[in-house]
Amino acid sequence: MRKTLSIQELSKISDIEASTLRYWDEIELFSPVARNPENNYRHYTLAQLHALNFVTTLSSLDIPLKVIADLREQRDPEKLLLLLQKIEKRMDMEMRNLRYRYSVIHSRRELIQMGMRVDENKVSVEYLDEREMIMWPRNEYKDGDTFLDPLAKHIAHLREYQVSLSFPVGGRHDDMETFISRPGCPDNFFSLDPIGTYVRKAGNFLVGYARGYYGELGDLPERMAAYALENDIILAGPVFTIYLQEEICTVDPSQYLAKCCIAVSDKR
Amino acid sequence: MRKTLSIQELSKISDIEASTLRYWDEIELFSPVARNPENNYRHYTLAQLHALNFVTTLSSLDIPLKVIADLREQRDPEKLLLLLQKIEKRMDMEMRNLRYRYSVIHSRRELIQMGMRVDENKVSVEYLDEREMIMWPRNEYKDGDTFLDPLAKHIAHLREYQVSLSFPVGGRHDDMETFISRPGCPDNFFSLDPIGTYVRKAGNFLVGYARGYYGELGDLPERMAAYALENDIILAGPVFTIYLQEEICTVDPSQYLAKCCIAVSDKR
DNA sequence: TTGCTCCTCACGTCACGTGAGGTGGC
DNA sequence: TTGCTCCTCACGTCACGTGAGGTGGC
Repeated sequence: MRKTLSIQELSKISDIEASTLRYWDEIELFSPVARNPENNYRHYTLAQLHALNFVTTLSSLDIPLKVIADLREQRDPEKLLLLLQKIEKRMDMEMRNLRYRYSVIHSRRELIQMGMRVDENKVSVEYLDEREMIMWPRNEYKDGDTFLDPLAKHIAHLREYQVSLSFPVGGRHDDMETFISRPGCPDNFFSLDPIGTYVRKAGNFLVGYARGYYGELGDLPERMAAYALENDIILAGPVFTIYLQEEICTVDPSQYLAKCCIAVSDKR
Repeated sequence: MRKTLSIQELSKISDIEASTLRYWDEIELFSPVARNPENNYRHYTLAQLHALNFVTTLSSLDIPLKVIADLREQRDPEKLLLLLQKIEKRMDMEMRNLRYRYSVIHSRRELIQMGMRVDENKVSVEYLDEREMIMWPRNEYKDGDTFLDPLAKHIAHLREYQVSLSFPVGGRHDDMETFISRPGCPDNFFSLDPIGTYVRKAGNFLVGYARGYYGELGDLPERMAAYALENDIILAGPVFTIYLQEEICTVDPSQYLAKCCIAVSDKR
C-alpha cells in the first residue's frame, strides 16, 4: 500500500511547522486525509502537497486564511480566477511599493555611511555625483519666523504639494550671501527622492561639515567663504545643506551632522 | 506659539489609525511630546512626523516594534547602519521572492483562463508559443505502478532533484505510441517553471482536451491519432499533457480538464 | 443641552507558538 | 524501562481593533 506521512514528515518536506499544520487542521483549512482511530495520529499523503503549496502561496500574499478555506471548500474556476486577478494586481502594487521602500532605506543608509567616513573639520573641494530631488515650494518668512514655520506649512499640504517625508529632507539657499546671512533659513526645502524632477548636476563642489541642531552651522559659512577666497575659487549657484546624522541616528540634538555644498565655477 | 496636533489631526496627516498611535504610545515606541494636564489629551508636533515616518518605514518591513523602540531609545549611527544593511539585503530577497510568487500566480491564472475559453470536444491544430519548463528525472515503472509511484519518489527528493511544486506539473510521453498505449504513465513529469532550462519550442501543435481524473484521458489519444491520419498530418516528438483545471479549482475529480499536445512535423 | 473629540480599560481577533500532561509502539 | 513521536487543552504573544462608559470645552 502507498505510505502516508506523519505530521513531522510532512512538516519537513513542506517546511511548515507542525503546530501550524495542527492549527490549519483545527480551522478546517487543510486537514489530513485520515486519522489513526487508535491514537488519533494525523495521516497525510504526498498528493496533498499540491493543495498545501497552493495554501502557502496564497497565505504568503496576506490572503486571510478564512478566504482561502472558503475558496478550497467551494472550488469554482471562475471565483478562483477573479481572486487570482485581484492578487496579481495587488502583487504588482506590492512590487512598486517594495522598490519605493527599498530606495527610502537605501538613501538613508548612504547618508549615514557617508557621515561615518567624513573628516568633519575640513573644508575641501569634492566631486559629487548627480542627485535627483524633489524641490518643495519656496519658503516665505515673516518676522521672527524660523525654518519651522514654512516647514510646518509645507507639511500641512503634504499631498497637495507632492512633498515626501520618507526621504531625507534638506535645505537650499539661493546663493552664498543668503547662506551666510541667515544659515538657519533656507529658501527652499527639498527631499532626496530618486524620482524627483529637480537634478543637481554632477561636478566639483566646495564641501564643509558642521555639528549642531538644524540650521546652527557655527562658523562654517564663513570658513567656506574664506577657503574660496584663499584658494582663488569662484563659487556659483545655490547652497545645499543636508543632514547626515539627525534625530533618527543621534540622541543629542547638538550633535546632528550637516553637510553643506556649493558648486565651484569653471570660470575664473 | 507653535500649534500642536491632536491625535486625530496627526492620524489624518500620517494616515495612521488613532488606535495605533495610542498603542505605540503605550508600548513607548512613539509618544506625544506632551499631555494636557487637565484632560490628559495627547499633543503631537509636526516635527515628530520625521521620526514617525521612520517608524512606519521600518515596521512595514516586519521589523518587530520592540526592535524599533530599542533603536529609537539608544540611537547610535553604527547600530542603525548595521540594521539598515540587514534590511537592504532582506528587501532584496523579498523582491526576488515576490517576483517568484508573482510568476506562480500568473502561470496558474493563465491556465485557468485558458481552460475557460476552450472548446473541449474539438481536436485541432493550434500555434503554441514557446514554453519554459523544468523537466524532472525520468520515471521508472515497476509492475502495477501508477503515475503516483514515480511522482512520490520525485517529491521525496524535492530539493535534490530541483523539482518545484509551486508551478503546475504536467506529464510528458516520449512519443504518440507510448501516449496511446499507457496514457496514465508519462515518461517524465515537468513543472511549468519560467526559469526552467527545458524549452518546448513554439510552433504548430495538434491539441486536444479531455475531462477526467489524472491520466484518464478516455478516447482522446485515439481521436488525436485519427485526426492526424484523416488530415494527412505527421506528428513528431513527445506528447505534453497539462491540467488546466484540477483539485485547486474543481471539487469533482472526474471533471479535471487536461490539455494534450504534440508537435506537427513540417515534413510530409 | 447637544455634539464632538478625546480619554481609559477591558476584551476580541488573527495566526500561530509554547508548554503541560498524557498516550502508544519499538 | 527508556526514548520517541504524537495527541489535546490551555494559555501566551504580537499588533492592533472595538466597544463601553466617562470627561471637557464650545
